[in-house]
Amino acid sequence: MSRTSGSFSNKTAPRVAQTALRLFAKYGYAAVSMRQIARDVGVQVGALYNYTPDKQALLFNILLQHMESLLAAWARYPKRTDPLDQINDFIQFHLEFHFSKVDEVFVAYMELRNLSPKNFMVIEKLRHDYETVLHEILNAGLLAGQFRIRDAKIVTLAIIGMLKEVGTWYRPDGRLGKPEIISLYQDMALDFLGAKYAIKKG
Amino acid sequence: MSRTSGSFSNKTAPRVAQTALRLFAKYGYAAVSMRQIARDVGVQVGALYNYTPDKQALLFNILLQHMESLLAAWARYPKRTDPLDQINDFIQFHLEFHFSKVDEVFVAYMELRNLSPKNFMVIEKLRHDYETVLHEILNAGLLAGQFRIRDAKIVTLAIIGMLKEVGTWYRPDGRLGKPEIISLYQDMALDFLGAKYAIKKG
DNA sequence: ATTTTATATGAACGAACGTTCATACGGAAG
DNA sequence: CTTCCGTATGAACGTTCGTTCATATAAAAT
Repeated sequence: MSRTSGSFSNKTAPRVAQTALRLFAKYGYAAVSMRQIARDVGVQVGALYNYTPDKQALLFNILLQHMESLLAAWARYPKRTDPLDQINDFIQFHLEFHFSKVDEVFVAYMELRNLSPKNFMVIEKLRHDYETVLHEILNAGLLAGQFRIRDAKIVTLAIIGMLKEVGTWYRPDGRLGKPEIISLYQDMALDFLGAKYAIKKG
Repeated sequence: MSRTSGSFSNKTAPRVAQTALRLFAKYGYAAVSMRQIARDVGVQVGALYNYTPDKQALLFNILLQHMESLLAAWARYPKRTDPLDQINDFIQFHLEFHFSKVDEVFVAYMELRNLSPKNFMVIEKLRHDYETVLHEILNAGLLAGQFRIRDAKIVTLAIIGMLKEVGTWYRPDGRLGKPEIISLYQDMALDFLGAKYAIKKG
């Protein structure tokens, strides 16, 4: 009959978002109920609606904040001029960011289809903006004659794909540490672009 | 003793499986109801239970048959001896198979977590077996000194990753046709492995 | 023609769903 | 101390969920 002492909205609000994120990542948006979120937060289900208009907004805000913080972090990232350096930087940035946002990345990838059409368009644009970052680096390197690639668009997607895969197997206690993985993927990307050999010959 | 020819189940059974596959691919397992499947098949919901013990079995059978047919198709595929040829063959095989099984591939990837623990273990083993196919080709090429790679396991996952990404953007009416895509990915994989240069120098 | 049986119906089950709301509490402001 | 308001409760809304089952139907077997 009484509210638990010490539970304030400025504490509950982030807990709702974090719990939704964790549960969506683990079980999927459609498989998680508002009651399940409430239980994990430690409130009754009705209280959730002080913090979100509905379940859909919980998902949308997770994806929106994730994509915006990803793009903002890249915008802050120091840029070098050489496309080759930029590739290395992009891979390092991408992997480091994604190592620290495992749940967000997973949800952002898996739950696109559970967004309302309107919300989907917003997120899809941001996703495409991020893809464009890599695409433009490749185009610059292609123009400078540094990369040997047949189709910059396909290579963009291929690199995004191999980077995305990391999220499916990386474990903090796995065989390889973060720096080693970053180094391996930088190497692979350069092989990938024929860049190493272009340098050696140049 | 029992009727075999012309029975309705021979027609309805595959329709149930196909409809479940299509709807799971489009909306996700958790978001599709048995009533929705029944409506699309054209029967009442109770009739579905003549063809599946429950909803979970519909999902499991989709994934099981997909993985088994994938592995069986590879087992039938002609094998060449040179690891370089084998890489090219594997990429061609993988892409051609996956071009023709878009829904199955998508469901197999997205709905793993909606499998019961027991069912998950079965599918996960088959998925790992398939991954091993590529891993062993890489190991063979590494042993033969044909590939320049630092970590065969990571390269395996990276190649799987970039191939998987194709499923997210390929469209039959897209800019690139199937043969071009296959050729591009074969090229990328060889760049990837340093194989082209190894050959040129050898 | 009659029996058998595979297949379908349509209603029903309890449970869970997202969401709403009147109400009660408790800390902050006066 | 009293008032106010943000925050929580707990019950309730109508809907949908997966699944079951007695019953009906029609094709196959005899």
